[in-house]
Amino acid sequence: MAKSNQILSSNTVKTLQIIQSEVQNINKIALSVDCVIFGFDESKLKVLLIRSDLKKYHGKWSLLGDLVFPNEDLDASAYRILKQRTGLSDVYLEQVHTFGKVSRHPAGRVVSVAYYSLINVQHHKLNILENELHWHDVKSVNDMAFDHQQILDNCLQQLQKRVQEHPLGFNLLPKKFSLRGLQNLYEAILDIKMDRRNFRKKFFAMDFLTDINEMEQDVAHRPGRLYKFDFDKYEKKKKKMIGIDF
Amino acid sequence: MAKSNQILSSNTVKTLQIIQSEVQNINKIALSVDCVIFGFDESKLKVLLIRSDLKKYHGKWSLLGDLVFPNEDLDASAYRILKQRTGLSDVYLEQVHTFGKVSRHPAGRVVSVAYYSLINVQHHKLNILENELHWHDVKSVNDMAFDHQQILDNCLQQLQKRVQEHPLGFNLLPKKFSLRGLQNLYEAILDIKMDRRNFRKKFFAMDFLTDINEMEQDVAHRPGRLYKFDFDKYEKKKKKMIGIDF
DNA sequence: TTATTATTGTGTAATAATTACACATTATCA
DNA sequence: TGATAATGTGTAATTATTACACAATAATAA
Repeated sequence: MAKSNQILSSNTVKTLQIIQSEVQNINKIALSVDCVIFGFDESKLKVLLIRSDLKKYHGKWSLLGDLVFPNEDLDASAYRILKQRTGLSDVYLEQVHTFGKVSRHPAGRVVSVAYYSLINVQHHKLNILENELHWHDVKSVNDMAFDHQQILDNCLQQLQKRVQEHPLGFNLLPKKFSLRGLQNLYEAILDIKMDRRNFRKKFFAMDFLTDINEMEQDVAHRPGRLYKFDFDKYEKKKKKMIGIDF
Repeated sequence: MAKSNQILSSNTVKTLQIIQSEVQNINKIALSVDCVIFGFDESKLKVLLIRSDLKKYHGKWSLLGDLVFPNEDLDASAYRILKQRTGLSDVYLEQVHTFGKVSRHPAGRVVSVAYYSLINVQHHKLNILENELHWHDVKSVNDMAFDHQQILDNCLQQLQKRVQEHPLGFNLLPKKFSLRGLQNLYEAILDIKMDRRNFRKKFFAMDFLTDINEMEQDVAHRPGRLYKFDFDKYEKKKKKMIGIDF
């Protein structure tokens, strides 16, 4: 009974040719990638959005996305979009979820794979003005085009989870940062307040921070020490790591 | 420079018609779903596999999968496959990852969304013999068709992670089970040994188990008490739950 | 029927992790 | 130079996790 529906894995032996023609026939679904690009600035978690180009969603904001090319690996597609929009290669990028409701896109059946990326806003004064790109406070975004609000929420949740397992947050910070800056970041991502002393204790115990013997400049109070993240040490310890657990 | 590539989200306003035709043109990627169906039997974690129908992979085992229909929600597609193969609806099912390497399928470009499912082997004596379906010990599966080994490994990892956050395991057990049975399940999923007393303590503390005042039958030793999982209580507490943490 | 075996069922002490909390120090700004 | 606003630091209380041993029970074999 199920047989006629099963194209790729039925239990009769088929030649490649038969399957290829079946695949051509059924090929009515477009595949896209949407990128949730997180940044961090002014102690706020930000997300990079573009104005929707669809009449239906005129004036609404949407994620950066594009169709996947037929000869392009899925991950490569996400990297391409990121490169095009921010000029950045070599960034943290992670696949989160695939959204496949039949009616999610008004132009037809488009299934979209969501990725999120963490970038350092300092390194990125680029293509923003020329395109209709803007950084938005994550907390105040709502009413996006398509199902992009759902995708954003989903990616934020994933980020919140992952950042408690591994110190991804450093991808959002400048090379040199103060402990207060680091704590602001975690508070922004997780949307909670933390005890300053316990936070410092925890991070020093992890032993991924190198004190670079510099102080903050131009702050309106006693300057704090600056640190950098020791990626090498992290890579070595990564295997044994269970979590950060705020 | 990026403009010509961006179909769905460029920053010029397009009509639906224009986009629709673009979508038709680019539509060269087939979309499939592969299901990793986990079961539990004889104190072993099992996975349900089918013999590959492709000559290239003759004799190898593969996951249960099929193309997504053009008018079918993605999740619905996974439920359909599960229903076809096991007769079961109403099962735990979770999307894990989408695999999209250009060359992953010999019949052409097929991007596959992986789901895993947890089912109770007792309820499922069905279609197994007629099709070329078999339960395999998860630990001894290797050398699968396509990239299915990678998909399986990925889903197992995800299961291991999720089962430490929420008590999914009950989906794999019969309604009535002993604490030893429950512990065997967790040991099989996580591939570790646990202390019996601490395990019991933890589960009783969670307070999801109802003692049904029955004993095991036909065991060659002192019978243990039988319990059932209290799904209602779990649903109520779920919000506040952080994790199980073995 | 009785001894042996295998497994269930239970509690406590030691250790580790997390939380709560206060005061002196330092640079800036008025 | 005094007021302000933040940094930097330590300890005690609480909670969670781990390690560990012995009596009770039913089945099985003698």
